[in-house]
Amino acid sequence: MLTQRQKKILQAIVRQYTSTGQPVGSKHLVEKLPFKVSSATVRNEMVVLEKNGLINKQHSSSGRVPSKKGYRYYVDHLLDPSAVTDNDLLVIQNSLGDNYQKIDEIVSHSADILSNLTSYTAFALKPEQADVRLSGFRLVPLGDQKVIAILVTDSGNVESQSFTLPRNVDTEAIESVVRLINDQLVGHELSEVVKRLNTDIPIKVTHYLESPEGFLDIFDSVLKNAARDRFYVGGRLNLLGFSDHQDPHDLQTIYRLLDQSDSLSHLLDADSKPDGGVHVRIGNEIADNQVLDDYSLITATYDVDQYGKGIIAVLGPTRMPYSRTIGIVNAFRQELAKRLLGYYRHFYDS
Amino acid sequence: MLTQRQKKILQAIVRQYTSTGQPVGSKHLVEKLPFKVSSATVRNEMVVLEKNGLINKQHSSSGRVPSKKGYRYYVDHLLDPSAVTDNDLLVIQNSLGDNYQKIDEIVSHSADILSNLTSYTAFALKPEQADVRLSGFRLVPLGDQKVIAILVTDSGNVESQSFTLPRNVDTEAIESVVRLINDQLVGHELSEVVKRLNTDIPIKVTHYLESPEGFLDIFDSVLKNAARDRFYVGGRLNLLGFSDHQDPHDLQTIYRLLDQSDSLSHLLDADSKPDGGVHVRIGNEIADNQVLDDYSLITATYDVDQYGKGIIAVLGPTRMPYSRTIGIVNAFRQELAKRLLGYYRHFYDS
DNA sequence: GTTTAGCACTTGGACTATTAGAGTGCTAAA
DNA sequence: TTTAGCACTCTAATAGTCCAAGTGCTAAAC
Repeated sequence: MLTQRQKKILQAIVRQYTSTGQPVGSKHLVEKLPFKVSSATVRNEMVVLEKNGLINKQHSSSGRVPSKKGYRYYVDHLLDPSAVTDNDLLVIQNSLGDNYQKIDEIVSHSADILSNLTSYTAFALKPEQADVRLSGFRLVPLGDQKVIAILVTDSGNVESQSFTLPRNVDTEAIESVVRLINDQLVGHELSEVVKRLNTDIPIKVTHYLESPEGFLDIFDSVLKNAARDRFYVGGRLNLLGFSDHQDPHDLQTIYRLLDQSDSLSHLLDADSKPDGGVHVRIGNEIADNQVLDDYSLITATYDVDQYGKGIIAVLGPTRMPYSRTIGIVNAFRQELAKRLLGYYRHFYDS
Repeated sequence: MLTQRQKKILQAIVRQYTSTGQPVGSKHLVEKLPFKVSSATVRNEMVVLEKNGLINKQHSSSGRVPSKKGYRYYVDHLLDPSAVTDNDLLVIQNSLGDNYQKIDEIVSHSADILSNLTSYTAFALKPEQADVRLSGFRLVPLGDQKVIAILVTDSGNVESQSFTLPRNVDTEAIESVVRLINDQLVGHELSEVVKRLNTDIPIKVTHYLESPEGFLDIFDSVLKNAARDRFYVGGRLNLLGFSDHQDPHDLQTIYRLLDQSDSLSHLLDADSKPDGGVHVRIGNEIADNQVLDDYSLITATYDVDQYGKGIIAVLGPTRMPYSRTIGIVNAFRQELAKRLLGYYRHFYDS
C-alpha cells in the first residue's frame, strides 16, 4: 500500500514523463509537487516506488520512468477526473454534424473526429444488436445479363453487390431460387442462415438449378459482408508519428493488424465489460502480441438503448496523457450515444 | 556523347549501386566490368561521367552514386532487355486466377500481385472507355422507408447506395423524378450528366418535389462514385521498408497522396503516351512534389482492344533494379491485357 | 522517526583527437 | 592511352575528456 505522498509522487512522475518524454529526476520533481519536500526525500520515496515495481531507471544514474505497472496504478487510482477541457468538450459536441444519411456515416466520422482530437489512431464500431435477422433478399436485373443482389437485415443494414450472370441461365429458375431463399430464410438470424446455407438449402436449390454453387456463392458473399462487423479506423497515419522505436517491421505488423477487421474486433471486444465504462489496456495487456508493447488501447462502449451497444477506441503510445485521453473518450462516448439514439429514432420509429 | 566504355562503366555503377546501396569506387568496379582495365582508367572515365552530370560524389573522396540524370540515361539506353527471369514470368502467368466475378476483382488482385513481385507499392486502374454514358438509374424500395439507389453505366459499372427516406415524402413524386432522370439523362456522358445536374435538372425536379436538394444529393453522390477512376493499390506498407530517410512526415504526405485517388490518377495519367509501352519517371519527374524525390514510378498502359486502356504502375525507391522491375511490369501488362480481353468477351459478348 | 544537506559515485551525451580504410586526382612512366 | 604510384581528402569508428543530471548513502537537523 502506498502512502498519500508516494501516490502524489507517482502521479507527478507519470504526468511529467507523459508530457515531456524525458526521464524525471528528483530535483526537478520537487517543483511539481503540491507539498514542500527536499529532493532527498523524493529520492527516498522513489526507492520505495521502484521496489514496488511502479517506476524504473533506464540506467543506474538516470531519472525515473513509469513502468507498465506504474501506468496501470496511475490509471486505476490517480487519474484526474476533471481532465476534459471545455474546449475539447466543445469540439466533441460540435464536430458531429447533423445531416447524415446513414448510421455508418456517423460512426465512420466518429473515428476521424476521435483521431483528430487525440492525434492517435481511433476506431469506431457501430451498435450491434444481438440477433440480426435476414429480412429480405432480392435480385434486380439491370439488363445486359447484369444483376444486382441486395440483402437487407432487420437492423437496417443493406448490402449489395452486382455481378454478371453466366450465359444461358434460366432467369425463371433464378427467380424461383430467390423466392425459395426468402421463404426459407427470412426472419432467421444471420448465423442460422449461414449454417443452413451449407446444409439443406443447396439440396433444395438443385430443384431449380443444376449447378447451384455459383449462385449460392454470390448470396454467401453478400451475406458475409452484411454479417461482418464493420470497423472504421481514423488517423491510421498517426501511428507513424510516435517517433520512438519506429521499427518498420513492427509498424507493418501493426498496420496489417488494423486491416484485419476480425482480429481487430477480437482486440476491442475483449473487455466490453457490462458496466460500459472506459477501459484502458496498457502494453502487453492489449494482446499477446509483442509488437503492441509500447501502445495503450483505450476502449469504451456506448449504449444506444434497444438499438444495441457500439465500441469506440483509441490506440496511442503507452506514454500518453491518460487523463485527457480518457476524458475525451468518455465524453465522446456519451455524445455519440445521444446522437445515435436520435438518428435511430428518426430512421426507424417515425 | 558517351563512348562504349563509358556506357559500360555507367551501367556497372548503376547495377552495383542499386544492388548494394553503397557508393561504388573505382577499385571494386574493375572486377564488375566486362573488359580489363585498371582502376586509374576507370577513375579517368568517371571524371567524364561526372562532368556530364551522370554520377555524383557524396563527398570529395567517396565512391560514386548515380544521379537522377544517370538513372535516366541508364533507363533510356542501358537496360538489359532480357531481364525478366523465367521464374518471374511463371509467377505472373500463374498468379492471376481464373474465376473472377467482376473486372474489378481482377484489377485489384493485379495490384497485389505486382506489389508482391516487386516488393514495392503497386497500382492498377481498370480499362476506361473514353465516353462512359449513363445507362440507367433506379430506386428500389426495401421497406421501412429504406431505398437503394442503383446507377448503371454503359461500361457495365454498377454503383449502388442505400439510404433512408425522410418521413412524409411522396413516393409517387420520387418515382416521377426517377423517370425524369432516366428520360433526360440516360445515354449522355457522365460528365454531361454532372453538368446538367447543376443547371436545368433541379428546376425540372421542383415540379414534383418541393425541396429537391436531398434527393439530388443522393443521385449526385452515387454518380460521383460511378464516375470516379477506381484505383487499386497493393502493398501500401511496402513503402515503409525503404529504410533510407524515413522521415515520418514525408511518409504521411505520401500516404495521404495514395488515398486521394484523384491526385493519384493525375500522376499516372500524365504519360499514358500513345505507344502504350512502359514509362519510367524518376525522382522529381514524378510530380512537382518534393516528397517523391527519392522514388521512381514505373507506369504502363495495357490495351484491351475496344474495351479501352488501363494502367498499372509500381512506385519504388529511385535506387531500384530497373531492368527487373521494368521487365516485370511489361510482362504483367501483356498478361493482364490478355486475361481481361477474355473476361470482357465472356461478360459482354457471349 | 522524519527530513534534509552534503557528498561521493555513476552514467550518458557532447566534444575532441586519433586512426584506419576507402576513394580520389594527379603525375610521370610504360 | 593506359597504368602505377602517391599525396590528399573524407568518413566512420574508437577512445579520451568533461560536464550535467541523477542517484544512494550518511550524518546532522528537526
